[in-house]
Amino acid sequence: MPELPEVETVKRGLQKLLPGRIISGLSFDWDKSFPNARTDVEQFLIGAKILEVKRRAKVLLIELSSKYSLVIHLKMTGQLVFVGKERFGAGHPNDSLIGNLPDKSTRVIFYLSDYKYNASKSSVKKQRSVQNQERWQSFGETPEADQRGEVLFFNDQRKFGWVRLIPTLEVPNINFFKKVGPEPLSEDFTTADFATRLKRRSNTTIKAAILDQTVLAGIGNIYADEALFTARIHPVTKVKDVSAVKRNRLFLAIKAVLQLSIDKGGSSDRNYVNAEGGRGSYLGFAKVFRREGQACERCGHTIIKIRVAGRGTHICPHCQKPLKEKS
DNA sequence: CACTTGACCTGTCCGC
DNA sequence: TGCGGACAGGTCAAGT
Repeated sequence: MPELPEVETVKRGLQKLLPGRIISGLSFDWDKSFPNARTDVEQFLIGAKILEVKRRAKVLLIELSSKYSLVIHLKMTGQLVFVGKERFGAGHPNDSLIGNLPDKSTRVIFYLSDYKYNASKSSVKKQRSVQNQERWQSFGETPEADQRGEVLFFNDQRKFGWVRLIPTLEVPNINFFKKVGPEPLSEDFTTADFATRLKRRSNTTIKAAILDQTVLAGIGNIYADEALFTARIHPVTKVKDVSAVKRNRLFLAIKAVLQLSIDKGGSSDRNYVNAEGGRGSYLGFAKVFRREGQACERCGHTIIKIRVAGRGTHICPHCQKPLKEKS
């Protein structure tokens, strides 16, 4: 489930791969994955050059020379995977994933640069599965289409994610960006900011508050649990009952946990892969997430899974004690 | 306004 | 082996 570190990892990968390339074609098989694809694509997407890839909160922005941007939200199961010509050579490390794209989760295909004009003659031909050939055909392409050039796949098993084509100047005006909170890793984001923004949610639980994208951007279920464990705060604690000391501890924990995960290439829990189809290794460093039944590294007590704010929530019941009710 | 719940989806897993 | 239901979780709309 892509949260800030995963989206940041995809952004860094795409920023290395995409700028300078031209979008030469588009196909998609699920309208809701690209709701306005039929209106502006011919004029502002096809033929446009990719200038820069950016991230804000959990949203990817691909700026184009047409002064439009592709705005992309991966939600829970979205993937953006670049596949270059080299996949037809032998032994790409991520071949088991990228060698079979498009697969049944592929929703949108962006064809890049010299697609259709530079068919590789001498490349090693791989045996494609019947399913893969059928998928190409469902996108209106021949089974040999994947030998023609570079492609960017938008895959999304659960169809919650989306791609939109929006004038670059209007991107800050979409509802989500008008409401979304600060970037937690920005130096501008201070403990005072954190305290002020949390006040609006003083009556809810601390977990619900840090999952609220209008409080701060980019935290999802994995890093909420990890940060609360690091700060030794029980997730059901009311925001107003979190002391200043604990709040400041949480502020630092959020930054530390997100930064560590970026350094590890994000968390590959179920679906997440980076821009080249590779997985992240953060979960090997996670202290509580998906570790129920295992011993807490800090105190040895058994990590448990509970339900908070409608989400599966992982805690160490010894390190994270709920406040006692005052009567 | 604050807060909760349901909807959007598909794949996996668990109990019968 | 099949089958129903719970669950996974980011965001928005609609509800209290």
